[in-house]
Amino acid sequence: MPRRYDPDRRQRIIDAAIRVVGEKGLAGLSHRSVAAEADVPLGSTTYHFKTLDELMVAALRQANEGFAKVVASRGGLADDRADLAAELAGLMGEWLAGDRTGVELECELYLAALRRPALRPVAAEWADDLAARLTRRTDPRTARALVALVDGICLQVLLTGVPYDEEFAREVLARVIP
Amino acid sequence: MPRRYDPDRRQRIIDAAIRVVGEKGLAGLSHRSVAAEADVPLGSTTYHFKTLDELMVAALRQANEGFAKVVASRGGLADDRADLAAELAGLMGEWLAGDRTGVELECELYLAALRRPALRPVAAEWADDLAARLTRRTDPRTARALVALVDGICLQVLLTGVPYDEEFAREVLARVIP
DNA sequence: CGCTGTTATGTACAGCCGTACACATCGTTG
DNA sequence: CAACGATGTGTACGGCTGTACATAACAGCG
Repeated sequence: MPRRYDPDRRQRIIDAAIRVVGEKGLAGLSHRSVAAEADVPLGSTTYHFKTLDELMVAALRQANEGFAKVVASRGGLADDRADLAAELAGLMGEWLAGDRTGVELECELYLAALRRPALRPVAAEWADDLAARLTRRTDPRTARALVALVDGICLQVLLTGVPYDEEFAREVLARVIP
Repeated sequence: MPRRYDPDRRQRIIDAAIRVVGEKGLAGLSHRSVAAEADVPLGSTTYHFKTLDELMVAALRQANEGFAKVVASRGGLADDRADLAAELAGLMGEWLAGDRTGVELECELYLAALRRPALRPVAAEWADDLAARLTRRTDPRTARALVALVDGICLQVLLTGVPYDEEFAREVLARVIP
């Protein structure tokens, strides 16, 4: 069987990994399941990613860009005239709206960093990036608090299944901003 | 080989499961690993817990009591004269201090509810219980916000590895309380 | 005592897993 | 063109997994 030359095989494997985690959860991620999803032989996934951690890092890094895109599409929180709390709450609303498999995926990869040291820098990247954006509008201390509150609210929505209440989020976020 | 009669075999299995998750993470939890840790044959774990989800539910429920005990030992947040934000911040400090394997364990089981519906009610129990305690001191809306912030701060500490800053937590929690 | 249902035990099965490795094939460079 | 390193492929191995099940030992009760 002739091998097919595939210049962006690596990228297709990452995409497949994201689909697998979205459908079967992080526990369902394996070299084999990814290979099947990407329609490539097993040896191909092990070649491009020696270890599963490597693959997870790549997937998490790419998943993070999902949130970054939502941020960017809303002006990157850069508008000094807009209400920061309202912007953040709107951001979360847009992110949490519609298909939640993407959100659950990002969260699951993000939370997996708790036990997988390899993922920790990538997760920290996400939090630091958001904090840095917020620091342009408020002090670092408040920025850190806002990130924590955003994390907590997202967690509650995803964990308990209650619908996202944007008005609640906006009002509570506003309390944190001095 | 004579079987040994063990009236609280079930409890010992749960304890062993908690130790396993603490040491090897949730991914390392299996009927076999628990059986080895509890020093019981494989058939015993499968008898008392038909499925792994059952075992996780029991473990999470027991782990939750770890936090509940910290709450109780500090008066259960019931002292109306004390500063609520300071009490909460102190609570988190005591919980996060010292050996963190217990905390990581609780968090990991808690967060696993994201993908395992069986764990969701137990996780919701934890959040609702804390919210109910707080509602005796403030309005339900604020209580929900405080729970979210507590979750978020704990997550940041565990995920990024920065040491817990009790003064920061107290001040930020106070901002949320109207 | 004898009977019954519960609890305990060992073993076996089929399946998935990560990893390693030899081999084929490609693009590229000398 | 030739040679080389990077990339793609198939297969095999040992280990771990959940689950099922037949058998044995128990506690409690009539």
